[in-house]
Amino acid sequence: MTMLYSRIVETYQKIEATTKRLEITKLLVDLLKETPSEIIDKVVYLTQGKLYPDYLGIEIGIAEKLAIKALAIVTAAKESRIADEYRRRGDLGDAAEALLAGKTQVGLRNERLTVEEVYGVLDRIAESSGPGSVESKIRQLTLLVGKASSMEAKYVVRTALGRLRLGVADMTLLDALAHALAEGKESKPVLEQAYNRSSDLGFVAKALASDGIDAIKSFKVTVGRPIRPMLAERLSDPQEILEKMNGSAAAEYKYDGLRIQAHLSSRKVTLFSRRLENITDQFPDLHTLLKEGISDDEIILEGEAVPVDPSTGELLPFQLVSQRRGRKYELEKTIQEIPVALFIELPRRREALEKIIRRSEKLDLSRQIIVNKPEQLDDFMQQAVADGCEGLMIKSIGPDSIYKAGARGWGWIKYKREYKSEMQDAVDLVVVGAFAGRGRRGGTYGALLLAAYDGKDDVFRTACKCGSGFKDEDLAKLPDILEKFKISHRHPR
DNA sequence: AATGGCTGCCC
DNA sequence: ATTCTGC
DNA sequence: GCAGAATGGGCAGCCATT
Repeated sequence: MTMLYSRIVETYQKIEATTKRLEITKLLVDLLKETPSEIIDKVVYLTQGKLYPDYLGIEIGIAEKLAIKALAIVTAAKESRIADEYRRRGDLGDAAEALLAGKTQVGLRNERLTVEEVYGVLDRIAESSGPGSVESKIRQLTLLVGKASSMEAKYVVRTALGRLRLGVADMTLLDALAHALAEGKESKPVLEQAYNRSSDLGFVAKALASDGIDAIKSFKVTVGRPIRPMLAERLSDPQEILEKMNGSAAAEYKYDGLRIQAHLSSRKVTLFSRRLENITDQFPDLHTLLKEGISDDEIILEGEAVPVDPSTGELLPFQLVSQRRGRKYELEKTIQEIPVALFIELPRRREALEKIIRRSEKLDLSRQIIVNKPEQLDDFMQQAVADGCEGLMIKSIGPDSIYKAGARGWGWIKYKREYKSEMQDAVDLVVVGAFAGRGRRGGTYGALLLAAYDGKDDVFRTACKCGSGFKDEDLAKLPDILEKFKISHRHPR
């Protein structure tokens, strides 16, 4: 059983032509129904713009610069030509389609691309490493695009970049799987739970396609396999927060660190990041801390790893702990230099946690109080900020306060200092440049380059970019407003 | 051996 | 991370 | 309100170049 890549492309094209969610889902349902079960995982991954679940950490390793090089080779054009087209359209896939316009044939051999072939080539690109691998990645992408029609090329390029931009992500795929291969809407929660427990949508799809919904129902949480993390909503008004929480809630320090999901079994400890990368090697100190400080050998915990000054216990800036994330070299040295503390908490599990934890300076429960008045939230917030935290996490303590993966509902709410205007500073900056937008920002600006005036030397010093907070309407006006100030040279100041 | 471009992940 | 938009 | 897609700074590693 095989499937032509053009079949997927057909669906992508139709999805791109609409913004209606129901229609998008229906189109995916039709595709998934026609997909042979042996390759349904591949179709799901490709539609997510990846090849494997996040936690395996296998990346294609192609982004815009390398894709531009490949497209330059395929189209026999200069890289600058491709880059111009990209700037103009805001999407490299669109640029590829335009530059290959009218190309329907697949080279000399009259063979059409299959899903397996596209996946296989991207997989080999992902595998490439070591000296010469950049060239090899480019060459392989070049050959793949060379075999594709212009329309196929558009989506091959977008998939390689990991940005399909179809308005389809995991929740829509789950919806579509429920309708295509199970009993429709009523199956969605079961599928979603399986996804939350496995963190692998391709795996869920495959199990569903080959073994049916009953196999999905038996998915269990497994120590050692990461679960999807619970996310929080944001609110800036303490009153509103308490209303959402039905009057009272647990308020906790929101520590400024790295989120850690720790899996403890009798055999080993495994640590995962928020996107479920395995970061066990980077935190052997936490490994030891957990082994010695937790008297339960089969448990999944979650917490925040925060850099600390061991002599004072003071919490230090996030950037420090991020020096440990992903580090492979000079690890021991960095661990010495940047010790971290782990603050753990789970909803409605505080009492249970207190029983199994040996609290210390380096391993503790998140600082928490129960609140039922807005003023208590503000007082506690002041304390949290004074203690080096970002603000508060407010967690429901009602009977419904379970761990819910994803940003589902209002179980957790974050309340940060920067949401409060009186706790912010303002700065005056001037626009000194702009960057081409991507995707829906194609043809307009993606971000502005801002600078501050330095009176001492009479120069403008660039401070940051600003690419958010624009309404579509604002964004549309910006080029008109700014274009007349555009200069082709670098301003002397 | 040092540096810089690029990519991906953390917030 | 924050912010905006269409459903 | 949900889901998705724009966007930020800053970190490390990998590879190519010098």
